[in-house]
Amino acid sequence: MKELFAYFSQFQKISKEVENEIEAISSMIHVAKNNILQPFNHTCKTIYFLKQGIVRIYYLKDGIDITEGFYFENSMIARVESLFTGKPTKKAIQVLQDAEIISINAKKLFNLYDKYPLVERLFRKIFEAGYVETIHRMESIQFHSAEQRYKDLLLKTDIVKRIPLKFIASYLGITQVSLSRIRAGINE
Amino acid sequence: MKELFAYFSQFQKISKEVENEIEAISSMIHVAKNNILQPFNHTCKTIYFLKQGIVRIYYLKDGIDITEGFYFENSMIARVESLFTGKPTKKAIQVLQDAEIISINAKKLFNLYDKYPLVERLFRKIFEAGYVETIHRMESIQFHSAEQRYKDLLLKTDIVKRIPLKFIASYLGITQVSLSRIRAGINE
DNA sequence: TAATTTATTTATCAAATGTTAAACGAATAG
DNA sequence: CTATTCGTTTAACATTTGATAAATAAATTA
Repeated sequence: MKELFAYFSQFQKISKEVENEIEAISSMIHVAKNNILQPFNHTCKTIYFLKQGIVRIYYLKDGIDITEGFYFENSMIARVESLFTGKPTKKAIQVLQDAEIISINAKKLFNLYDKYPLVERLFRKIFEAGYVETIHRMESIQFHSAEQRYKDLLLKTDIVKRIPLKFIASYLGITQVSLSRIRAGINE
Repeated sequence: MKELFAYFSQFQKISKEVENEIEAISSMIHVAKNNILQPFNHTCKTIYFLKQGIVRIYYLKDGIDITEGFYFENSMIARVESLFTGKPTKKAIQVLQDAEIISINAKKLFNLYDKYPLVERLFRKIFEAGYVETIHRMESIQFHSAEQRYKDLLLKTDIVKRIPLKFIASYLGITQVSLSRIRAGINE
């Protein structure tokens, strides 16, 4: 749990006691490449911390596979549109590279919110950061060309080297063919 | 403050005492059409509740005016990418239709979080709802055509009747000319 | 009301992206 | 190692959207 608590401490310091309480409602799981961590049409009852590996959240739009986001080492993963509303989500979570995951029971976590306001504060801050990231992502998709969005992605991470192109294309909001063409254009 | 507390109660019940504490750090303002409520390059220190009127959040991308979002009666307004990070934002808030606004001092509100965990919970839930909305907006912009996005907007609100077209165009991620063309195509 | 400004539409052409299909390359299973 | 599947590129053509400019229409101000 060391990595998880280190991650938490970026947002909010918590006591050893509270760490133990969180550990008590968490479990460690290993999921191999290509497996589904969470299926479609499921109500999100778990918050994940990705210690190792890569995962994506995706959904089907008219039968077409669309990647909503990628997640790497040391990040939290949740389908918040379900976690925060209690409604089922159309989105699934798939492991793209063998993953070591800490799984936190959301219901029990929310109970801890009552007992320890600092736990509520911690997760409030974590999700606020996620909110801000989503807003930045929307800005980029709202008024940058696909080529610009791809270049921005290249600068930000080495995502492209580690993830199949087809997943990246829908993440950028374009088709695979179009992304392939953009790449060909850049290498000239 | 009646409308504000009614709005709050959708998310979290709070006591009269807490209501009074919030009222004590709030003030009422009136802003006429076309005025700027908050300027560019300013660190967000206020959370607004819009009782009456319409406002938009917008920014300049390479000199072009882009509307990030519209807000109507009975909604909270904040530039969260600044409020949550403490960094200045490139975004401004403009009033599009004479507005009656309750202005809440963010710093004092955050102090209330310590004294009243339920206030923290209330605003956590409010911003979680905003997060979920932003995610849905991103889905729509990620893989729907501009025409589809416009039609979805028509179904969702009567926004189009009340707001200049040019603002709606950038909100949809397209140019005014393109939106005008799409409208012409629909009316056939 | 008339004059002026601002918003919207239309037209034309260019560029970006979508669609489909086929070719090529890389990874995987037997 | 070979066969097969899966991922990526290329090509051709269609469609959507962008850019610019000019024409209307609507709103605002004197």
